[in-house]
Amino acid sequence: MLPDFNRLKVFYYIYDLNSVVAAANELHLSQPAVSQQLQKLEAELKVPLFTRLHKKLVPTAAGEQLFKLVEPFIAKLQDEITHIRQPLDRPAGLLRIGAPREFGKEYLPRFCHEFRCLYPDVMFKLKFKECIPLLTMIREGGLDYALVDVYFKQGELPSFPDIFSIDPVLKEEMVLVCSKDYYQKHIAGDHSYKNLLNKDYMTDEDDPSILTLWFKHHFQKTPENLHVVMTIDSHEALITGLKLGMGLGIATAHLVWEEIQRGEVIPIATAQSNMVNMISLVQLQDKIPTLTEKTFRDFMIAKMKQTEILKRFQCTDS
Amino acid sequence: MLPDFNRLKVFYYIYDLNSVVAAANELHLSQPAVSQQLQKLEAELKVPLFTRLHKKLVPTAAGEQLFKLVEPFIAKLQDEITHIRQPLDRPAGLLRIGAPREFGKEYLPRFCHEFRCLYPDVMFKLKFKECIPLLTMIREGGLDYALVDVYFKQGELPSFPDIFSIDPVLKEEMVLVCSKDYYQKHIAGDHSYKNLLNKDYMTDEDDPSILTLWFKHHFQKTPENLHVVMTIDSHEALITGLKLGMGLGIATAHLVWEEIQRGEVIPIATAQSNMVNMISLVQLQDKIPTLTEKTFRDFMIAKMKQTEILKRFQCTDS
DNA sequence: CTGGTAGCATAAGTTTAAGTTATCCTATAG
DNA sequence: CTATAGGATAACTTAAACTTATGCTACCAG
Repeated sequence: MLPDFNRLKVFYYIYDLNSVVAAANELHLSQPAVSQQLQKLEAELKVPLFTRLHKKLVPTAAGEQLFKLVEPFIAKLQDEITHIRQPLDRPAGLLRIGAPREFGKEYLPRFCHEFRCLYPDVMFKLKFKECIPLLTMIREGGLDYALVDVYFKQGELPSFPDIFSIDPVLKEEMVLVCSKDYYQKHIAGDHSYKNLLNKDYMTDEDDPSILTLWFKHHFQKTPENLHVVMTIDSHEALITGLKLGMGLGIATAHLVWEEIQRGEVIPIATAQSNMVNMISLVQLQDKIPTLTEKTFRDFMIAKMKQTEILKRFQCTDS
Repeated sequence: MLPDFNRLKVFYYIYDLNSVVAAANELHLSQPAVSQQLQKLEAELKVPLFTRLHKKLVPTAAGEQLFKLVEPFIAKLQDEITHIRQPLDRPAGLLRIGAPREFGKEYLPRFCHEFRCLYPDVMFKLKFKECIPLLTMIREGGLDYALVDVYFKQGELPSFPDIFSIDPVLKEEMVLVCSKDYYQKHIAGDHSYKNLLNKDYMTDEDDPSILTLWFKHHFQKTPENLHVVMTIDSHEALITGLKLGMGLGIATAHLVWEEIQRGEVIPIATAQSNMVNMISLVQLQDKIPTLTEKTFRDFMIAKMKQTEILKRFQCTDS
């Protein structure tokens, strides 16, 4: 059905340079090789592509059409192949990284930018999604790796076979908080399970189970009917609601750190230490990382250790 | 620089079908052949295109990019290659034909349409230009053949080597005419060289020499300073000027045939028979005509013989 | 737990076809 | 006129594409 592709390449050079000899030089081949390839292509297509005019080659209608078809592809290929081809000495090419929105939008662009200052040939494609969609994308080849909030350990993933490698990168502390006003009015120091049960709650739409998990973590009990007054699909908006005093909600500690320090937002502490959410770097188990992937992975982990806000939550065993 | 193109084709099928085995079937190759081609491509690009995941192949970033690059080309190629490929049993494909504007716009579209009724797979590309540009286009491969007003015989072409084959297709009679009014006022039956010398003339800008040629043909003398009152680059407009009585001008006989019959336009006859302009089919000497070209060429010549208006000017020796 | 199978990789051998050198042909330049 | 340039053709060599056979591993059915 389709013709021999290498012959199309040869044809392209012949047409472009209007000469078999020139094409042969360009392709580092001998002149007869090129001549024969052209003839074979013509035999394949059953149509002459050039009229042999003593010395010169003059394209026929078919030749003109074929060139118009092949030329843009070769031009594009020549332009973009260098971005695909991996040099061995330095990171380059496209990195496709997934992350939870709240984490990703805050830190990833910064890491990417700094990395690009060192290695300008690297391009990024960031995807901000939730855990399951990210894992699906990795499995289907849509991402090179992802930072994922994992509540499960390796081997525990629900519907996935054991195809991922999961490396904990940093801990996020998840705290139940509310505004100072709300605290004084409704909590007033009483952090008991019973007192907390009938308060107003806000929850993240993407991950409503975290509220239940918090109770399980701190009281070993799962509340039945929490009074959820607002469901949002943005962690930031949830924090805004918290600060305004709408009620209680789970927040990532480092995102409300400043407010807690200033006393504007009050965390509900219990005898238990804070609930911890592992952010892990997930990738395909068998994937042989390219130089670029490896370099950025190390860079990112190093940067996290440096970053002031993350330092407090950093993973010890990584 | 550029990778092996056939490997790109193999890669395309692997990615598209997400399977080496399926690609092998599609390409009518054995599974190891496909597997090896893929590995060689990856070695060439120095980047893995798929992550080997036990059973499945999962594309990497590079694989995804490469596919996005290759896929539209293959799709387009698959779509359009059939229009380029010449079937052996019937005319098909593109025909690029040149002609003088006046002749071409009148008859060529009709011929093309009728031809397409017989062979719907044929497409046309018509170019209406003057003699020299048409010959240049043929030489450079922009046209398959052209109908050309030739005043010269084979081998006499000014700046062109002997690369064209020129077949006379039909004769056009070129007549010097003016309106009835102008004739009665200024000519009044006196067709002598001397009388004609100081009249008003109109001439076609594209081919001003034809006036001189007319005099040479009829009187064996070349006039020095004819009084040219209007120069136009449209034969039709020239005829309009003639009819309005602006003066004398050379017209293609069949285009003013009706007017001559009705006596509205008067031809200046001399002892000499009318000057004849050969319309010839010109193509590259060495061009091996495709079935399509041959068929349309014969069709066109046959149609010309049938067409009423052309019948009178038809070439005897063709 | 144990074949059986599906999907891909690897190894080794065969064959195709791509490439090479050498020669020829013809138009054009000098 | 000879020299040269551009391409075609022929015959030979070699590289690489393709094949068969086999191995590996995950997954499924019994």
